[in-house]
Amino acid sequence: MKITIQDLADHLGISKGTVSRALRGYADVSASTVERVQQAAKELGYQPSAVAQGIKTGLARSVGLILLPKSRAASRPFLMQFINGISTSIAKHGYTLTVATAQSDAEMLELHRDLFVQRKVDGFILPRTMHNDPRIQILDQLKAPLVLYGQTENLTQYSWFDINQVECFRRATTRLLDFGHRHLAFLGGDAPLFYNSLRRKGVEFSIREFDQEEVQLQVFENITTVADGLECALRLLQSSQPPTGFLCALDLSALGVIRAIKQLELIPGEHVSVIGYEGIPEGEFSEPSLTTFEVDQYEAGFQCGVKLMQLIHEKGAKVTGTLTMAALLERGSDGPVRFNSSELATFIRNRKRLLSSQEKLHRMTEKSLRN
Amino acid sequence: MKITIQDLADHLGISKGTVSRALRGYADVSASTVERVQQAAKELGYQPSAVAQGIKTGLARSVGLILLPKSRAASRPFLMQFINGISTSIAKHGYTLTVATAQSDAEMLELHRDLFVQRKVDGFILPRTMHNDPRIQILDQLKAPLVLYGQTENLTQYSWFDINQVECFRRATTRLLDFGHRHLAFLGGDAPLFYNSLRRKGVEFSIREFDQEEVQLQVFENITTVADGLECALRLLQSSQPPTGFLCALDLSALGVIRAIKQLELIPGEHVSVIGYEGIPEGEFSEPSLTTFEVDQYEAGFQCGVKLMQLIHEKGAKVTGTLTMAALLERGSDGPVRFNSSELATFIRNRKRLLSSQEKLHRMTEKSLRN
DNA sequence: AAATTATCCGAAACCGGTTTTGGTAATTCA
DNA sequence: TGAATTACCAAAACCGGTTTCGGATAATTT
Repeated sequence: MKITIQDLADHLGISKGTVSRALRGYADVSASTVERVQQAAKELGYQPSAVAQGIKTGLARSVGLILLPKSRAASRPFLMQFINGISTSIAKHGYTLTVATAQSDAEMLELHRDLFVQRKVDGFILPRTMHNDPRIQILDQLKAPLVLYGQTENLTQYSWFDINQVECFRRATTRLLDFGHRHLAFLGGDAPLFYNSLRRKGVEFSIREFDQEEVQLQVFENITTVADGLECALRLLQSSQPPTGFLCALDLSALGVIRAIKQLELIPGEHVSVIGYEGIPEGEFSEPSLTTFEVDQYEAGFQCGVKLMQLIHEKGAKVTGTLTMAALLERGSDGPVRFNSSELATFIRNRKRLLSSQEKLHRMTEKSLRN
Repeated sequence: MKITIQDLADHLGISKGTVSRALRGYADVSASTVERVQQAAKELGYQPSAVAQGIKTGLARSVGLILLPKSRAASRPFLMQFINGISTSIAKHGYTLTVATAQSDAEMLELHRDLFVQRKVDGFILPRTMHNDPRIQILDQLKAPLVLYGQTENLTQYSWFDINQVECFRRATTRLLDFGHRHLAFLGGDAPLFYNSLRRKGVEFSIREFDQEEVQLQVFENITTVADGLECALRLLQSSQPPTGFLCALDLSALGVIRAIKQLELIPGEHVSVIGYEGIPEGEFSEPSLTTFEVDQYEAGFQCGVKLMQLIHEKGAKVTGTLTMAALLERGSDGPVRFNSSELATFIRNRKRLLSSQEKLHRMTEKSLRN
């Protein structure tokens, strides 16, 4: 059923070595033979077995990407486009993407080692880089080619691709400061992940730049879900010095902040400003829609794939790092400051009383209109 | 650097054939030798090359999943969890998932053939089944094991997994009918995909069951995006006989319908009801949140993986089909009918006049409250 | 004690390719 | 015309495993 190189050789009456050399473009095969072989290969639908090829060449023609389904909420949004980008770029080299799923951090490390030792993949793409990423240590020992999506320590030793997150958060912060906000909160994400320190750095950088003592910043970490953001913002807003602007490391937590604001019967973007990061689709459907940075995950995956192909194929290839920008989506969740922190605190405290009367009035007008 | 079976054999002073048999659990190796070999393998960190194994066994220990990034909007939401499910279930058999991306339908078919002929994968999972799916035809010729995620013609010949979408849409429709809605619209999705006819069938089934002539149903197809849903609903709602209930084959189009309703200054879930299908995260953040069926894509992927492993490993394994239910998420976008179709039409026509006066009043009360 | 049977393992074939080696025929050069 | 290249291809080795085959030794049976 399945046709091998020997079948093809027999059919042509030549040796399989010659068939192989003809197809691989060796010089010591006559042009006419090359022609005949290619023709016959096409007719019989011969394609060399990647498995058999790999045994001699030592290449599996596949790159690995290992996921943790555990952290579903955190990893879900960006991965699909990222995967598309990777597999599109490596397809040009006849490579495919091997996706495996680990159930724990330990298993994830094992999987990296196993996949490479078993020669199922020729290299790895590592998303969500951590501080002193243990994956890198293991792969270094094995001399496995790798590309980081994100930054980490000792960056000069590895190829990497990343968004300039420092700059993004610098801009976001400056934007809020320009809007007149003076009490800010930064809701950081997963503390062990490297991006977290970068985003925070961007915020702090902007504030230093602003050169004013009057700016107040509160910093939090491990605010990774909608629930986290909701809870954290509720607490902050009901404190005596509530922030009027929230800088969120993740869109998900930003969506939680918006919920908190609405839950306190305030208007996001008017009474309190929120800016997120990543550009997940939910942000478009939130009300108000979320001002955030839109990261092109497809492009990120594509570039990581390109870099990994270079490392694998061009011997002596130098490692390269690339930093790009994400576009700011100016939507509805931020705007000029209306109240300063103290005013906001008072407003929130008094809100409950006002609400009841407003409710009554509102119901009256609604009823009168309905007829 | 990389240790082979020959290295291990030399180290132990036995032949590589014996090492292989020891590790593969053959009976004709003494228990003590097996012990020694396993011990040494662990010490030296020996793992057989999957590539070299594959050449003799004929198995790549990988299953294929081929995507079309082109249809980004359509395929994005569900795939990540699906992928997690697949790779988790096949990991138990030492399998990995090979993901490739095709840029066109033609290329997608080629990719299926190539990946199997090149022995990069041992079988396929086919999501988004179509009518007379061309992928199936190609893979049938190659006798490639496959599992469908979704249904199609000649179902008895293949293993498949699917949600009982007929039942879902029957329930959704019955729910709207019970709410008193009598003018319904079904916004179908991609016409070539098999799911579309199933979901439509569910709607029609429910209406027939309801045994009333008074129910009006309008059917549309290829409403696959938010923009499609928005446009279609705007048109329908401004017609002389607007539907009061929308059944959407896709959450995305349902979100568009909600936008249309709000754009006409109506209240989704009160003046017009909308039910979607799939349970994408955006639906939770819409206002009102979207009533929809939540499909467990992880479980779907997991089951597809299990079925494919059976086909590949158990010789003479019978094909099996599985149908499960999705849970209805009763959220805010549907409810008891307030107006019938004619009343709704009138209401919408008169709305503009009312709006101006309401606006004025509303602004007044707002201002009075602000102090 | 001889014959038979199990047990265990080495040797070799094999899987489907790639790459090296070596030999023959055709060509070029002296 | 004979020698030296060159062009081309068959044969064989190799990659790292798996599997078959057969032989030596030990254990059992007669």
